[in-house]
Amino acid sequence: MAPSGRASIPEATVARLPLYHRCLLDLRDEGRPTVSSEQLADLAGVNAAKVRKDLSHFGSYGTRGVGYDVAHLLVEIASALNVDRDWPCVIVGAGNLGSALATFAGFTNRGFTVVGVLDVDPAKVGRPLGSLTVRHQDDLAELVAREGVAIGIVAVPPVAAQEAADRLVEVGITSILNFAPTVLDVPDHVQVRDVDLAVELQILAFHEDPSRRVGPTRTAG
Amino acid sequence: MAPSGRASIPEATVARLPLYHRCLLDLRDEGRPTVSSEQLADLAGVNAAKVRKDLSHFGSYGTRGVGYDVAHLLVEIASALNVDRDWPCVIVGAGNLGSALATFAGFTNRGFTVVGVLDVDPAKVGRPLGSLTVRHQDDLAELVAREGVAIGIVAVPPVAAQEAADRLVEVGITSILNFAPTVLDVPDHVQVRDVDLAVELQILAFHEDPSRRVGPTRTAG
DNA sequence: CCTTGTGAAGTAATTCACAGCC
DNA sequence: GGCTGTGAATTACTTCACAAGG
Repeated sequence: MAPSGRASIPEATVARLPLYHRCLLDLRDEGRPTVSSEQLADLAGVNAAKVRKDLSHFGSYGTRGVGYDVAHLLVEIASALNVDRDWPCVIVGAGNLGSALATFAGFTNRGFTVVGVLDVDPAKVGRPLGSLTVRHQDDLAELVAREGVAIGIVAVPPVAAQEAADRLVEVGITSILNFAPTVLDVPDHVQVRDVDLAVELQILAFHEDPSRRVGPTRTAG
Repeated sequence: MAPSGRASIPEATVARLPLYHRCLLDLRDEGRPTVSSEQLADLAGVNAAKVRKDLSHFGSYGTRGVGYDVAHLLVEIASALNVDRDWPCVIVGAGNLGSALATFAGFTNRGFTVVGVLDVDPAKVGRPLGSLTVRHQDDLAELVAREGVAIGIVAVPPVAAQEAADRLVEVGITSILNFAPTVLDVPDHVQVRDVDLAVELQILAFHEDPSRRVGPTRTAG
């Protein structure tokens, strides 16, 4: 699944690398030169053995008795994740969510820049959004080609999501982050990650005590 | 981990139940009376054996040769997920993301209602947001008690996230959906799910071809 | 027939526990 | 002494393959 040229890293590890990356950014900003697997585990909310195993998959950069060099590890992880460069992204859908994502701080130092927000609604086209201006979806091909965009973010209503994905695939996008509660049908060479907020809440609800009080509690007279 | 009174269901299955639930809602709306494991698997983007195994964990409701009764299965899954009722939720943080979440359609028929959006910024308090009005964070305890809220959504900047979580825990919230890129420190009886958009993008970037062209392609003169 | 439900087999991920190195 | 790196053990998850029921 991973592009050739890199040793294969388990998917479970890949999913945690961004977390370590985030923690290491914080450590670097605090000026910490090294970190032990135990400390990093605490920060990331996992256990130390897992951290060591995860990090061992792409070479051993730790020093026994000392720990890992924060700056070095950061470079290694960024490189493994392909975020030792900037990835331009486009957002399709300039509704509430799309707009929020477009102005979302916190992509920048983690490898991503939103280079365009598009919509089909003429009422939204031309509206300013942070440093960008909403563009018509017909500009997608030109924008993607010009900026070398590989990643698209789908933030349209569910009924329009497949159509949006088709357009993205058509113009050469190979990764899609999908916020619509829909399973997108895309070619094999295109990867999709879904973020469905209701799904997350339902998983929380599963673990909630079913007998939890609920609904307005009227103060009995 | 799951509340007593229900057979233990593997975590991997729990994570897929919401997906099946969503697909079944669509099937019901289309008027489909039954669905086979194969069809449901297609809709959910998983394989049929997995669907059958997952569904077998909370009783066998299928009919051999026919499939599963859509309406019945929907009830069973909703019940297993604890969403055969409505869960009131509060959102802390009325910035771009919090506002988008507050007005987000698609919670309602999946078991959740946003009953309040709070912020500490006096400039935001009082602002209308859909059918709600932004309230001051000091109103949290009263709101949670009155509406019987068990689930809180953290949509504040990272630096304020732990503080927001502390407040939520303080007033009795037991589930937190955290959009801040921070590992929250909460008591054992409180569960947290993290949604970090940069993490999702980084996982996509990992699988992207590192040699992918990137950045503005200037038309050579 | 078709489709479920499930043991058994296979695969992946986690955790243990300790040797080896600083 | 402290901490990494890793085989081995464990646990969890997935997939196969088929018997049994409608």
